[in-house]
Amino acid sequence: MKLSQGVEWALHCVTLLAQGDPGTVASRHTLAGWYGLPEAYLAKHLKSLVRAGVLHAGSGPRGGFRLARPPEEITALEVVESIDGPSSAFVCTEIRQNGACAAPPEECVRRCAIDRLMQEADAAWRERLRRTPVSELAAGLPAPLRGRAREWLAR
Amino acid sequence: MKLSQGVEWALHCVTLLAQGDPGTVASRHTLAGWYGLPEAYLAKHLKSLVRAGVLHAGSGPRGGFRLARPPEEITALEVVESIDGPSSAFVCTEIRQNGACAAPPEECVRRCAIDRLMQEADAAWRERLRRTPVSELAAGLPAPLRGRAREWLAR
DNA sequence: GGTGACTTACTCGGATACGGCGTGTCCGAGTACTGCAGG
DNA sequence: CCTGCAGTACTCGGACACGCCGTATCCGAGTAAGTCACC
Repeated sequence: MKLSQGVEWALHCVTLLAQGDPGTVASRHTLAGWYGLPEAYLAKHLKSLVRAGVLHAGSGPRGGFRLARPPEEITALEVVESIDGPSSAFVCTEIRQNGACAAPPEECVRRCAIDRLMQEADAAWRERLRRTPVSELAAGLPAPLRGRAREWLAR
Repeated sequence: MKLSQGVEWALHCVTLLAQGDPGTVASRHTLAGWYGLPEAYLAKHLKSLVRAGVLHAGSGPRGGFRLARPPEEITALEVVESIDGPSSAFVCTEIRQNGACAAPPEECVRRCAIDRLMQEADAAWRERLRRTPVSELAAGLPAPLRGRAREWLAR
C-alpha cells in the first residue's frame, strides 16, 4: 500500500492557499513554482481537486485556483480522497464463499470478520484525517515561511 | 491507495491455521483448495509470511506451513506488513525545501506538519490492526464453519 | 521379523513473463486584460 | 475625454505515451515417508 505522490502535492498546495487571504487565487504555474514541481503533472492533480469540490478554478488572466470553501471547513481527508479516491484500501472479495470451504450464505449474513477489522482500521485512518482541517495545517507552519508564502501568493 | 490482494489471502490463511490445533500443518495446496485460490500465486504470499516470521515452512511429505507462534501472539498487523511491507503509506519528499519556497534548514528542524498528520493517521491504522491477534479473528467465525475447517485441516 | 538403503512422491523456494494504474506530457478551448480607433 | 472593439496573452481542461509494481506462473532443490531386499 502506497499513497500516490499527488496526495502530498495536493495537501501542500491546499495548505499554501489556506495561508493567503480568503479568496486568494494562484495559478498552477505559481503553485508549481513555489514547490519546484512539474507544472504539467501538478495540473492533473489540481484538476482532481476541482472535480472533488475542494478548489475552484477560474480561466484566463487573473485566473487560477482558489479554495472552494473556508479552510476551516476543508478537511485533510477531503484533499486525500480527492486524489486517492474515497474507496477503502481493503476490498473483501468474499473468498470464504469459494473453494472447498464454500461457506453457505446463511453463515455469511454477518460480514467477514477480517473485512470488519480492515474497515475499522481504514475508518480510524480516515477519522484522523477528517479531524484536521487544512487551516490547522497552515497554522502549523513556521511564521517566517507563512510570511513569505503570503508575499508569494500576492505576487 | 489500495491494498494488495495478497493481504486478504494471507489474513484468511493465517486465520484458518489459527483454527486448527497448535502445530497444525497445511500445504499450500490445502490452503488454496479451501479458498479456491490459484495455488501458484498464493505460494508467493505464503513465502512472504515465512520470511516475516509469521509462518514456519516444512518441506517434503507431511510438510507445509504452520504458525510460527501461538495465534494469540500474532497480530493482524504482522500479517499485513508481511505482505505489504512495514513502511508507511505516506512518504514525505520534503518538497517544502524545493522551488521558490526553499525553506531553509533552520525552518525545517521540526517535521513537516503534513507529514506529521499523515504519519499519525498511518499509526492509527496500524494500531487498530496491532490490537487484534489472529486468534480473535478465528474466534469470530461461525461455529459450523470452524468445525468444517478443523476437519479440513486434519484431512 | 527386524533393519538398512533406495525409490518415490510430495513439499517449498527462487527466477521468470504479463498487465493495469500511477507517472508524465502535450495541445486545444475559453476568458479577461490591454491597446487603439472612433465619436 | 469616453466608449466600443479587436487582439493578445494567459488560464484551465481533456486526450495521449511511458514505466514500474502487483499479478500470475513455472520448474528445480530438498525432504520424509513408503517399499523392498537382505540379514
